[in-house]
Amino acid sequence: MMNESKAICDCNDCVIRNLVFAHLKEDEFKNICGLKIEKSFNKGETIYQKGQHTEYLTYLKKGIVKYYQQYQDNKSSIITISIPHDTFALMTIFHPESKTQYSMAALEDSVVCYIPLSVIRELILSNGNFSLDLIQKINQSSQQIINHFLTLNSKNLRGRVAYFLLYLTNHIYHKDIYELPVSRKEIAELIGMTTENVIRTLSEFRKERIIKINGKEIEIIEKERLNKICLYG
Amino acid sequence: MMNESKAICDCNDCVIRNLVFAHLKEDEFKNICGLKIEKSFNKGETIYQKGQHTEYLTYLKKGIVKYYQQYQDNKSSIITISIPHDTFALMTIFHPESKTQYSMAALEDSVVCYIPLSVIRELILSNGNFSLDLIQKINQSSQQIINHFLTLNSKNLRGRVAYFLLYLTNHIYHKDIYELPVSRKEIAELIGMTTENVIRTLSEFRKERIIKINGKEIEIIEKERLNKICLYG
DNA sequence: CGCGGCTTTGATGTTCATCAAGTAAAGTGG
DNA sequence: CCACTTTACTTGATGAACATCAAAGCCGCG
Repeated sequence: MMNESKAICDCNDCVIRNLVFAHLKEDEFKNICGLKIEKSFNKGETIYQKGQHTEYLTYLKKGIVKYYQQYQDNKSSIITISIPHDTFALMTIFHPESKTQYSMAALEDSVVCYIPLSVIRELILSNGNFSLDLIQKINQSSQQIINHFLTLNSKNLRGRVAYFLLYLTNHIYHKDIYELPVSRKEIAELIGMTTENVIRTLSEFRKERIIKINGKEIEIIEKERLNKICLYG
Repeated sequence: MMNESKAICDCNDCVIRNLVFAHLKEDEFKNICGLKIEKSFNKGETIYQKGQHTEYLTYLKKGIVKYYQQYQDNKSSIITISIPHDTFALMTIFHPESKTQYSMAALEDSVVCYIPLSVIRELILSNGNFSLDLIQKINQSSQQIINHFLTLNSKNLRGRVAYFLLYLTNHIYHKDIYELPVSRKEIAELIGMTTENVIRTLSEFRKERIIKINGKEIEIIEKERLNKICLYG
């Protein structure tokens, strides 16, 4: 199910290096490269489950994932959908008992980089610029998540679906036509409504010629109207 | 309106010292003490407004505050209600333009400690244990906030009000009888419902003899039933 | 082929927001 | 200190938004 590689270090354009670890010295970075493990996950695979013990910082290198909370009776809430160098607030680091607080799963084929927590801890202790940068990233992504919740809570169903579609367009895919990385049910779990109403609302948008739908494929035709629905909905 | 003191350093039992700054050396700590400014705010006063520029880390030393988002037309959402050494995720640090992301106001008479960001930055750069501790605190409090949102979103009105009352009992006051630090309107802004329905639900609880209400004073009589309403609501 | 999960649409009911109207409390100015 | 205004609180009535229930088609998979 899971491909594991500890191959030649191809991290020169790794987002970690370029973004978070920009302040690492060459030897510090080589050190990480030697210790890291990369794993590939297929679309749909679980990367880790909530409550799982871990001694690694889990970093998304490629792909799209969801972070989510699972409840009893098979229900879930999706906290956020992210691409690489996106979500630092939910990285599995520094929980007192080293337990993951949420679950993580691949929405598209993804590559995850595992770095031993001991290494990260050592870096924080020894490299102040790294710490500073990391703290900024964590803050920034916490605020993004909080803003998601605030935004969604203030909108009606049409507004929420519009927000979600625009999120994919503007933040994830950067184009107006894309394949949904999630099921209708997962959209519902992300924006806090029922599956039926997600479908109904998407159908409305289709009938109003704001979007085209072909299975998982979405094309946004009238972005301006969608913006207005998002804003005023 | 605002009392400012730069008086004798009484930080020996300061929460910052004991919790976040536990790893500071004596001279590092003295340095901070010399540079910090303390201000008192009366109940109801705004501590800062969203978008305001700041060069200080704002740290709640005493009292109870709300962090909130303001919208146009006088509407708000309260993100969280906190006591000292509680909310690190929303501390005004390290935003690229040094702007506060949310607003902060005193719900009871409070004391806030201002430490120049430059000092904190310097500490992060030079003191790894401090950085590590700070990152852990930030992570922990982001997760608390995210869990708030997830919890509230999964509950009906009765469940939310029960959750709020129990939050005050268990987290803020640690007793079953207390004065509400907020108006009914603010409760509504925190748990995402209308003021009228907050009042209605509180009245219901009163009629069902789960709580006693006397203006702002709340007494929880049947904690177990409240727990069940919170859990299953 | 048949089963289970995902999708879709319609009908129904419940929850909750909105509107309205009145009382109590708290601040404001003379 | 008292009239005055404003803000907070409260209750009831109504309607809209949304969840739930039901049924059927679709698709992938063993």
